[in-house]
Amino acid sequence: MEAPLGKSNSHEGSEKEEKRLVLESSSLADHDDQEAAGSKEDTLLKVGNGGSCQENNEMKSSSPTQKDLSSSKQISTTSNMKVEPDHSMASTSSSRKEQDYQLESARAEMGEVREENQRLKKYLDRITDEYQTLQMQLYDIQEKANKSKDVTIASTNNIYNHQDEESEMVSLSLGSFSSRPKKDEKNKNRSTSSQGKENESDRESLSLGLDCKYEAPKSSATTTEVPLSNSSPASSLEEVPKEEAGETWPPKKVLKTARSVEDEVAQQNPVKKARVSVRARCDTPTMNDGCQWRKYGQKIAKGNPCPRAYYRCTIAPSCPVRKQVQRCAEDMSILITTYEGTHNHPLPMSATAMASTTSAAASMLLSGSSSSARSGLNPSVGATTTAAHDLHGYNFYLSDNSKSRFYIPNSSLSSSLPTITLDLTSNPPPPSSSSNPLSHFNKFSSSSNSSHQLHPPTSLNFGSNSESNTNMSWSNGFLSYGAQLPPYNINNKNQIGSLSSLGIRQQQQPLQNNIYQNYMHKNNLNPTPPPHPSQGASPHQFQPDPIAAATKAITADPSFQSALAAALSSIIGSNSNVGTAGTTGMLGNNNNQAGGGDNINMAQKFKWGDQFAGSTTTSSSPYLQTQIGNNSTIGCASSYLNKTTSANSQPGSLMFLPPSLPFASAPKSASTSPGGSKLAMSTPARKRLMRDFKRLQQDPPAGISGAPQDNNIMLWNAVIFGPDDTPWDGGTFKLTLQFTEDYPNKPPTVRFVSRMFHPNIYADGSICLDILQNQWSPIYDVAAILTSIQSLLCDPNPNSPANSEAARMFSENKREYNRRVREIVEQSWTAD
DNA sequence: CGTATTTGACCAGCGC
DNA sequence: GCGCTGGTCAAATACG
Repeated sequence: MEAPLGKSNSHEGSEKEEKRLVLESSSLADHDDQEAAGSKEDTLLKVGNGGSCQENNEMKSSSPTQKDLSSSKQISTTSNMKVEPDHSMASTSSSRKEQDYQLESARAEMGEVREENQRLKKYLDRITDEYQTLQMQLYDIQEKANKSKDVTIASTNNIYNHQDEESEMVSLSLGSFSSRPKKDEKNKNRSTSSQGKENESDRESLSLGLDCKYEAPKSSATTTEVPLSNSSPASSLEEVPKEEAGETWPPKKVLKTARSVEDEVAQQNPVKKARVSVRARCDTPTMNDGCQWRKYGQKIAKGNPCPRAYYRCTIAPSCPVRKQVQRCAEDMSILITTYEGTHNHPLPMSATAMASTTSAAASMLLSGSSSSARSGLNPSVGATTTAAHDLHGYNFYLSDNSKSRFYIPNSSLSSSLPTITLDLTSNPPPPSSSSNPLSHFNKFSSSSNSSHQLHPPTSLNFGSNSESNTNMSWSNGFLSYGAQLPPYNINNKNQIGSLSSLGIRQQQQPLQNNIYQNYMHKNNLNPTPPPHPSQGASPHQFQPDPIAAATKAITADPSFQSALAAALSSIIGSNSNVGTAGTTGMLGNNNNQAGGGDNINMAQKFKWGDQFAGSTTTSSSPYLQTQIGNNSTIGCASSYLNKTTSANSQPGSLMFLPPSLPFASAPKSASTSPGGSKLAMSTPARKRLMRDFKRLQQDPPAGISGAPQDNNIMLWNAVIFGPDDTPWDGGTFKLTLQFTEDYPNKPPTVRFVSRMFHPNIYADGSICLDILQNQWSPIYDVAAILTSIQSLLCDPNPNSPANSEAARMFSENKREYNRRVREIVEQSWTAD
C-alpha cells in the first residue's frame, strides 16, 4: 500500500480530482476499493518507474487511496498510461499525440466512472428510500397488530416478520448494494426454516459489502448473525444523522409483533446472536441504560464470586433482548453488562443511545467476522476490517471468548457468542501506547491473547474525508486494530474511559467521582464534596448573597428568562431528587432499579421526546474524554475535557455535585420549556440541540444553566456560576451560544455576555478554548461546553492569552489577578 | 393485591 | 456417559 502511495504523491492534483469523484460513491464501495487498490498497487509498482509526465497526471490518478467502484477500469487505464511515458521520453511529437489520445481515452474513462458513480449513488438512494418505506410499513403494521392482539395474528406475523427481516436486510444491505439478491434469497428461504436461511442471506448481504466474491459456504445454520446490528459499518455511518433525526434505531429494530413460537426459537437461537458487552464503573446493581428490564434469573458464574443477573427487556412483551449483569471479578467497581438480541419495539429516548451503540458495535463485530472469514480468501485485505473498533469514542475490543469464534463464521455456541466489548472503565492503551498520537480518541483494541494479533497495528480513518459525516467518532476516528493491548486498563487512574453517548448516567457518576477524587487527591483536599447552593436542606446558607444576586441578575435580563424558568422549575420539581443525591454525588435522577423504568416514564412524559432517536444523553458530555496531553500545543486553552490529569484542573466539585440551580430533572419543565412546539426541530442540528437541552434538564452539571431562546433554538442563553472555593466563587456569568446547522459537527460560537477578566477570554467575550475550536468534537454537547468553560475559569492557560493583561497578571501577580476576578464576580451580580 | 425479585429446578451444550 | 457450566423457567417470596 505504501509504495504506490508514495509514488502517487507527485500527482496530488490529479488525486484530488479523482477523490472528488470518489467521494460521491458510497462508503460501501470502500471494501471493494481496497481490493481494487491492491491490484492497482501491483500495476503501479510494475510500471510506475517510467517517470511521470505532467500530461499523464490525470491518468495516474488512480492512487491506492482513491475510492471508486470502478477502479478496476482505471487500473487498466492507468497501467497503460503509465507505460506511455517511457515512449514519450524517447520520442517526439508522434508519441505526444499518442499521449494525447491516451489522455482523451482516460478522460473518457473517467467520465464513465463518474456516470457509474452517479448510477450507484442513485441506486443507493433508491435502496434507502425503499428501506424507509419499509420502515413506515412496519410501523403501521405493528400499530395494527398491537391494537388487535389476536392469536390469529400469528399467521400474519410471518408476513410481518418477513417484512421485518427484509427491512433488517435492507438495512444491512444499505452498504452492500445487494438488496436485490437478498430479497431473492428471502423469497427462496421463506418457506423453510427461516432462521438459518435468514442468517445465510444476511451473511451474504454483509459479505457482499465486504467482498463480493465471498460466499458463506458454511453459513446456513452456523453463521453468526447479529440481530443487534441492523447496520453494517457503512450504514452505521449513515445512521448517525438519521439517529439524530430521531428515527434510526428504534425503527431499525425489527418491529415484530406477537412472537410466534418460531420467532421465539429463532430469537433465542444463539446462532443469530452476537453480544455486546459493556464494561463500566458503576456503583449500582445495574447500569441505567434507559431500557426497562426484568430480572429473571441469577446465577453464580464460574470464576466470579459475584452473581450474574439475567434480565430481559420488558418494554415490549415480545422483545427478545436480554442482558446479563455481573461485577468484574478483578474490580468490583466495574459492572459488566452484556446485551444480546435486538429490540423489536421502539425504544425510549433514553435507551436509544446504548442501543445504537451496541448495535453498531455488534455490527462491527459482524463485519469483522465477515472480513476475517474473507481474509482466508484474500489475506491481503482481511486485516482491514478485522479489528477491535472505536465507536463513539469508546473502547471496543473483542472479548476473549470470541477469540476463536469471532473469526470463525460458523460458530454455534450460545455460551460463546461473538462478543464485542465496550470498555468504558478506562483507556485501553497501556502506558507504552499512551504516547501514540492516535490516542487522541479512544481506540479499539483487540482483546489480549486473541488471534487479532495476527493483524498488525495500523489505523483506518473512517469517513474523515467527509464533512457531512455526523458520526461523532467516525469523523475523528482512527481505528486502531490489532493492537496487542490488554482489553482494559483498570489501574490507570489517569485515564478515564470515554463514556459519552451511552446514556448511562450511573456510569458517568462514578467516573466523574473518580475525576473528582483525583482532583481532590492531587490537591490534598477533603474529598467530601463541597457544599453547593442547591444541595441539602438549606442550600443557600452557604452563599446567600451571591445566589440572590445571581437570581436578581438573571431575572433582570429578559433574555435569560427561559433559562431561569427552567432552573426554577427544576428546583421546584426536584427536591426529592436533590435530597436523594445527598453526599453521594449522584444525580437525583438516577434510579437504578433494575430497569430504568423511570427513564421510560420520563421519556414518555416528554411528548416531543419520542421524536428523538437518540437519548438525551446520546450526546452527553465527554466528561471522560481521554486525556490528550496536548495542552501546550493548542493555541487556546485546553478544556479540562482534554486534560484529566491536570493538577490544576477544574475542581470536580461543581461537576460532580448534585445539580445546583440548573434544571435538576424536570420533565415537567419540558412542557413549559422552550423546547416545546415553538422550536422548530426539523434539522439534525435542532434535534440535537433539543436533546442537549433535555439532557441539561435531566442531568445538569452543577453550576450551569442554559436554555435556548424562546423562538430560536439555535441561540442559547446560559449562565455559569463561578466554581466554589475559587476566586470566581459566587459569580454568575452569562453567555450566549450561537449554533449553526452544522452543529454538532461544528462548535457553536460561545461568548460571554458578562464582562470577564480571564486570560483566555477576549474583550468581546469570545472564548479561546480548544474544544470550541480545533479540538471540537461532535460528542460535546451544551453541557460539556458549559462545563468546560466553567472549568476554564479557574484553570486558564496563560500561554495562549486572549487577554494579555489577565494572562500576565495570572502568571506574575496572582493576588492582583484574584482581586480583579473578584471584581468581575461582583460586577456579575449587578450586570445587566 | 399486583408486581418484582429470588431461588431452586431444569435443560442444553461442551469437554473429558 | 457424566459432570460442569451457562441459561431459562417458574414457584416462592418480598415489596410497595
